Amino acid sequence: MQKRNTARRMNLYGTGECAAFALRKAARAVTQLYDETLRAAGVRSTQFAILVAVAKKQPISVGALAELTVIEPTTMTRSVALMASQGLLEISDRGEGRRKLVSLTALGRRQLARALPLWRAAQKKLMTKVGADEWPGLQRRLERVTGHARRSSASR
Amino acid sequence: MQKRNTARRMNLYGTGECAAFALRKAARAVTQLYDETLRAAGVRSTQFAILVAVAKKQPISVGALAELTVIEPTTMTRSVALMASQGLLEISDRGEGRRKLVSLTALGRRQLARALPLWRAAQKKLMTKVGADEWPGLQRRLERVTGHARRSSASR
DNA sequence: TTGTTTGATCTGTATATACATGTCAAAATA
DNA sequence: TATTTTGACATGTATATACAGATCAAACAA
Repeated sequence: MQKRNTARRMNLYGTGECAAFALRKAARAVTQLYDETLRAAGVRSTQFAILVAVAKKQPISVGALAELTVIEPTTMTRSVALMASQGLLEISDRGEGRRKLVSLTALGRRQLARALPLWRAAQKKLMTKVGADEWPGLQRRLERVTGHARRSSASR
Repeated sequence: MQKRNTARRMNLYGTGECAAFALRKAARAVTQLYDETLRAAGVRSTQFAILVAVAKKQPISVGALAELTVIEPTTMTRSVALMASQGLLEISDRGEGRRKLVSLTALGRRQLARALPLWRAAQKKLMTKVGADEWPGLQRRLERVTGHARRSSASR
């Protein structure tokens, strides 16, 4: 009783609608599902996403990659360095100024090629449950939320 | 040219609709926005979510807390231990079997009380952009996606 | 009573995340 | 030319995440 009263004094009303919590929760659950499937290719969702982004835009700078994936540049620096040490990415400092340019290595391409059909399987599996016709609208709304949040952040 | 051809041979078609990527992206952007606001209370989104969950259900076992928040039990073990070391949570082993029961300390309650109005400000800020009437439907869809992903995972 | 199983939590390891701050190359300016 | 500024990336530190496997208490079985 004491504890419920404490909670009441706290006024937790509305906390069940926390957007950050709902999004992180969904991201964790869905990422785990994809990771499970991608496992056979020895890659996880995060690195898969980076491989795809690089494949589409290479050669691309670390900063541009960070912007594109909505990952902090400092995080991207570390992810890219890790993947380079794993032989998946190649980093050259041939960019202008201090820019470094990231591309796939042959191993990175093979890894991505092996992962792609597994990714499709995971995506299909989830789409079957969610409703494939339902997802595009949901994703569009998510992208809008992402954009709003980014524009509202102090750092931009 | 070579590189675009490589990308074509890869068949990256559809990767732009990756649910895991879209969700993690949104989660990162929105979490950063909330964290910025919560900062003044010295707490971040993850710990805030745990404080709220504990406040609502205390005393609650580590496993139940993990289930409730869709955080891996092993992650929850560490988060709870960290927050206990910070004086925010109290952990007793009075639960049955190996269960431990988690509750808020006085400091945890104060921290939560300080954070709540800031959380409301962040939530409101985002809701204003997203459209407050838009969010409940989006959240309901997110929860459905979360549930589908969890039920599709091998671990359950 | 002595295994054995089960369920819950913990530990080892690796990766992911991001803030504060540092470094450094090139451009801008004095 | 020398100094400052700016922009891009790196480093120190802390937290968050999760798989594999370990530990341990209670229930169950032999």
